[in-house]
Amino acid sequence: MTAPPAARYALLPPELAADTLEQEMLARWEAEDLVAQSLARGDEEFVFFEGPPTANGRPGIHHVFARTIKDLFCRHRAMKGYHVGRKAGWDTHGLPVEIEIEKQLGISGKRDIEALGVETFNKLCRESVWKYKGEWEQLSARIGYWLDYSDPYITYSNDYVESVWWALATLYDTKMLVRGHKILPYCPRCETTLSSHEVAQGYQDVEDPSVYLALDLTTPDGAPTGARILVWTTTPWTLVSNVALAVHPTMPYVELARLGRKESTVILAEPRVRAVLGEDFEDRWEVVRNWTGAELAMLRYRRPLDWLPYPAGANHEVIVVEDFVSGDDGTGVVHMAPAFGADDYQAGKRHNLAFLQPVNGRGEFPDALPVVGGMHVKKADPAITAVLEDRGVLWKAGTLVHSYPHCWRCGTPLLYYARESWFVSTTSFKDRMMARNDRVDWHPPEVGAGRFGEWLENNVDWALSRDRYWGSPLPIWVCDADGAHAVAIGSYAQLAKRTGASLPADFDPHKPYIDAYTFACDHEGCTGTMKRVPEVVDTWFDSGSMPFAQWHYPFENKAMVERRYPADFIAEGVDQTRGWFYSLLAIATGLGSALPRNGDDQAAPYRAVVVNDMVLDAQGAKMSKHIGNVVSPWEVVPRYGADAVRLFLIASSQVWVPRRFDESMIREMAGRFFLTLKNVYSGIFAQYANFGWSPSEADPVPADRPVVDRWMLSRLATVEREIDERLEQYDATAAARALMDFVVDDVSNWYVRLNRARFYDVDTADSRAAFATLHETLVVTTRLLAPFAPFVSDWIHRELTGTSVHLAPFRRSLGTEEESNEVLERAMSRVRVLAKLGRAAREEMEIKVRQPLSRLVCVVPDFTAAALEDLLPLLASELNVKRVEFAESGSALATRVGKANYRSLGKRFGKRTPEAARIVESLANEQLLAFERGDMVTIDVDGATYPLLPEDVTIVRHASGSLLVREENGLFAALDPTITPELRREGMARELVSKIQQMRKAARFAVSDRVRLDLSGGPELAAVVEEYESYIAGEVLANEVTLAGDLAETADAVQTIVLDAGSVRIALTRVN
RNA sequence: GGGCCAGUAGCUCAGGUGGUUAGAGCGCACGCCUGAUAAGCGUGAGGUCCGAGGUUCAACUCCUCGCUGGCCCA
Repeated sequence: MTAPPAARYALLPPELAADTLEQEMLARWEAEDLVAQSLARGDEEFVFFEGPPTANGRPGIHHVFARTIKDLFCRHRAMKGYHVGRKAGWDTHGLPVEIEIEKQLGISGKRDIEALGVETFNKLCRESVWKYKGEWEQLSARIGYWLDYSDPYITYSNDYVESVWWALATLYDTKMLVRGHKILPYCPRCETTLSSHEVAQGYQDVEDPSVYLALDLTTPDGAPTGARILVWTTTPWTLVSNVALAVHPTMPYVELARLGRKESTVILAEPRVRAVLGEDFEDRWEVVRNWTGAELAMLRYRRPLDWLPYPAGANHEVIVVEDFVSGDDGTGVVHMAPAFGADDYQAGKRHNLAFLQPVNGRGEFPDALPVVGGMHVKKADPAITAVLEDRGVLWKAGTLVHSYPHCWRCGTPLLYYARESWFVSTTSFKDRMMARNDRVDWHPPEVGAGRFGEWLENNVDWALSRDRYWGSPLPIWVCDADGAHAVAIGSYAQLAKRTGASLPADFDPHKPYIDAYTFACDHEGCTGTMKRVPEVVDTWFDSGSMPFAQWHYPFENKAMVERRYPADFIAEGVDQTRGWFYSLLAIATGLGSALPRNGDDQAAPYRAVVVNDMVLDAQGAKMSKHIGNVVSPWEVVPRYGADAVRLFLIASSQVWVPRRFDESMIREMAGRFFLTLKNVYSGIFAQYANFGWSPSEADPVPADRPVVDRWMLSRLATVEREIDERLEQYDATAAARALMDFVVDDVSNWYVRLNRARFYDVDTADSRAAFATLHETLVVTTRLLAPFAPFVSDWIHRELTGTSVHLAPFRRSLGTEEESNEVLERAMSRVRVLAKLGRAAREEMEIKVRQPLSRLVCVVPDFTAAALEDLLPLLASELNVKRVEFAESGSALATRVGKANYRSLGKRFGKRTPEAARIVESLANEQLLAFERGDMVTIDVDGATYPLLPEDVTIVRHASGSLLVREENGLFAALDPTITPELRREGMARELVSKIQQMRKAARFAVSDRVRLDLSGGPELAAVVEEYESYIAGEVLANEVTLAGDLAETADAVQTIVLDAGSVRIALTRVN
């Protein structure tokens, strides 16, 4: 072989850092505008929705995870010929943005914001959401997440807000956007509601009253039953608003009478009797009747305080059944004040209970109320307790220490208040949301059926409005003369029309500007002015509107939405279950036919969802800034390369289980794979192809290539199909693993290793076949790899083909000739097992592979010798044996043993299966031989005789005799350990070659240097040299081999080695 | 308190519809190879499949009850 000409295929230097290679690829993509090229391709749509991130926080490693998943499936579908739009978007409204500004300014709460001025505040919010926009874009680009940033949707833009208005007005006009109440945690000092996040920060242990009441039960028409029901509360002040009692539907309740006294009986939940009446209650009480919750619900009761009148038309003083009633505390009977508790409120809706809300914004009772008028509610507890005692309804009073939420700003105990709020009445179309959800292809399914399905099942109306500042304004105008006069404005044109003036060029729909737009009420005879309600909408409504709002639908781009709705695929973290996944579904279901292809017979708005779980730290702990274990993508991506990080995130476990981010695992998993791939490409393919091979007509067609090449191509076709199918099914992890195993195991460790010598030439048909086969294998492999590791796959693919992998087809269309050959693949896997068994046998005998042996005898149950014949030379070479034989039927080497098939026997023998199996396995060689020939064989089990059926037994042939045998799953490999003198000399020749090659290398000879070889040793050496001189000379490039007694003093390298036959001195002299 | 997920070798993970001897990679031990060479390959030792009951001829697998960890909700 001559020195290589100008390199056709660039090598990947092992020391080339992944970061360098990836930066190089990024520059090339940029120069070619490859993203745009990819976006311009494809006819049929594969619709992907990008969930908008908020750019006022830095992107973390978990964002890399989610974005890798999105990118991977989009790349796969794009390579399959679909048009995959990837419009970027930004979520820009909401409380997190406001809080960020509050922190920045060192202010807190609505009063501070009002003092600052809403105009200024919102201006700051608008600017702050872009704080990390650059970093988000850079990171997305760096990790190869292809997204179209040229025209992103921005939720605060006028167009976007107008689409949101359209959706809100559509819901309003169909009575799905309604006014109602919501129970919210409220600080009476700060006069503001708190978000759940704020509430979570403020729990404190406090001592509260613990009050038990005994209330008279009555029949439905008001007659006393003589029994009293026990009720427990820790907030006596809410008794003013009591309207009902709740009991559990299935919990047992008991009615007890005081022993020896004639007074009314008491009723409470059976599990609470000891806790309420005392461990020794049986000394004083006897059970007179058992009740169920349902029976109690037939009765009524008399409320403890009657200061407030009940409104007409609502239920009051009734007993209702509710699942939330617990048997763990209190009496199992819960006092209901719908104005002051979330459960109570919901129950109030369900049972049409009266609603009594006497408390003002500062947490005080109205002056007109007896006893407690003008008092703060918490301060009123003792006075109320005293009144209860006076009225004889107090059973007992004490105190209790428990954890209760307080305002994190001022420490005031929070009150749960009913606040007026705007709702999307999602409960009215809950069934339709569930039906759509059932059509969604969830990955994993349990998130759809479980977490999300359960949540939908317990759906409550979506509290949409927020008493905040930075958000899409709720486009509802209400008349100041009559609150019942209201209108939803669904477009800017409509607003202009109602106000009678066109909107200014710099129109901004946000607060405070929008609140200046008022117009006359058009109700007949009404002279009032329509003013906008003060609220903004939940930011989740913004992001859930993106399917149409990103296109300013229905004002523009109707055709675009027709084509790109609904989504075929979305992917986000599991934390979006109640966030984006829900808001998308709720809005789409509510809008119904206002959107195209959005009937209830659709899964819309998304057909398939891939949900990823969290990224934990290396120890399995949640990453948090507080602990300081947060992994920065900017640290790990340059260190290992985006390819490796991406592949690790996808392949380490299913994406929907939490994964540990352990850098040593990246090295272990992805590092090994990429190293192998690079070695195969650079170390074998490119290095030797550069001596003069490139694809041409001179390459044999696949059918004319050696069987091992045909096997390689068959495996390639199989893996190509498998990975494509996995990705079609959204199983990225299985696809990645299949690909990695293929490259490491089939390509590198089997095909390349066995065929290395074929690459040392570039001209023979055999070599051309090998190059062509490996070339095809690498081309297809890089295509399969492209969605996972877009950088190195593109680098190699460009070298191999001159084109970008990202514009290549993911899957070839194969002729029948090139399809998988299942029989060949199975045969090869048998051969590989036999090779493994043979190596184990050699290991046991301590005969190294260099020492040839005469024969391997094997048994392969499901193949005939003829069927394996083509592959046997591979086996002979791998195990260094002269020939491979099969232990045929009748051969003395074969002994038959029956293996019981429990599945078959179990059906017929039931309990006697173990015995039947034992009998089957004890059948003699001769019986099994006869059975193989078709003779009837019977077995006696438990005194009865049964015919043996073919499916009852697997006949396994053992090789036996003086050979060294290894077995696995019915495959046997037996080595003949005899080393004849001939074999011994051949082994010595190979040993010599090996040592001489090591000397050449140690002496730094070039691979192509010619040498003179002088050997001296005993007579056996002479015999070896005589027999194998040309072999040795050919292997070590010796022009001359001598057996001189005196070694040349001028030799470049001299060494004495010890062989079985004694010591041998070797001298090498370079001669060119 | 409720829902969902996970618990298999030292580590990270595979293990359709129950069925013969529970697998892989890494790590470890021993060895091979020396023209992929700051590479490559093999062999081997490692497991009460979280625990306790149950169903079954047969349970890592199905059922019940627990334990531990995680997420979400109350």
